[in-house]
Amino acid sequence: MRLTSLADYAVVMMAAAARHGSGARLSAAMLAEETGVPLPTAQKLMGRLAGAGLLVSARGTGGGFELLRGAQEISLADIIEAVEGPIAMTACSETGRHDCQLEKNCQVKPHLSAVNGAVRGALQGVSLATLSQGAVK
Amino acid sequence: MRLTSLADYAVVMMAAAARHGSGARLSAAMLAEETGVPLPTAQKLMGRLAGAGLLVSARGTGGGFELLRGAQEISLADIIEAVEGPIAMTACSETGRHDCQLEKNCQVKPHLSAVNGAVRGALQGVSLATLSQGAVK
DNA sequence: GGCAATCGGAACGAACCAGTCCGATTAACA
DNA sequence: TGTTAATCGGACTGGTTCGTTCCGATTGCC
Repeated sequence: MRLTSLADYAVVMMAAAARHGSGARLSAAMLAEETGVPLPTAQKLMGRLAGAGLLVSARGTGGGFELLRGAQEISLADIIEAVEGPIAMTACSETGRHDCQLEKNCQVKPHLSAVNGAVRGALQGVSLATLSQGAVK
Repeated sequence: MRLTSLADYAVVMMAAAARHGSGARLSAAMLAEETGVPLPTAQKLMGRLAGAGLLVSARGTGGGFELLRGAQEISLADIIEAVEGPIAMTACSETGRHDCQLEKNCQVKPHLSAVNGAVRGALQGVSLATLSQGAVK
């Protein structure tokens, strides 16, 4: 019931990126210095976020990343899913997975999807725009 | 953004216990067979749930566990916290922890407590009574 | 007083996460 | 046009946590 550190870092970095506006070119090194996230880790995260379609990447000199959507269009759930994979409280919530030995006569499963939706809804309700409006120290 | 297997098992076992009523004496072996959870794991979970105050334990022959509160009084959040520890999305949400190097000028932190509360609220809104009313196969 | 049954804590193995490093690709410059 | 420099992208290693199992401590029954 906790975010991984990587997801945590990703949120911080995306918020920093959003403060630069949606048209700005940002390098991993730049955001790393700005947020305090170690550079190699930042690179890894940016790549993963780009792979999920939240950022577009440009290689070579002067390259970097750019927000693909507006800050208002990106939710906390999007960022977390990009880094951690699909938000599913239990293994049986993931479609296509049927590893759970208890599944055949599990009395709880029918209710879990509702719980899942509630948690996911809470995360989707928070946009990146809200997060980036942090009280500037 | 996922429960550990132990927490998952704990929910299933507590739901099974609730179906027996709040006054029933239940051994770990009994619930293990009923739910399909491996016995040693079930023992460990019952112990942890008892330590959190959700169950009372009785040792010796004919001993076992008993629900301390009614099923209506126990929420999903209670069970998860008993097994996984406090529900805190990020390390900085836990009181007394200040390990995060980004903390001093983190622009996101002020919003995270709100997110934390929303997720926790979603879990507290689901009572054990609801879960145990599973559609009987 | 001995026996059986049950809880409680300690130890082991495996999987995942976090972090680091090096190669591939691209644009800018001479 | 060749070279250089800067950046992304994927592969690898170490550490931590999770999950499981086993054995000892305690209690009630015969």
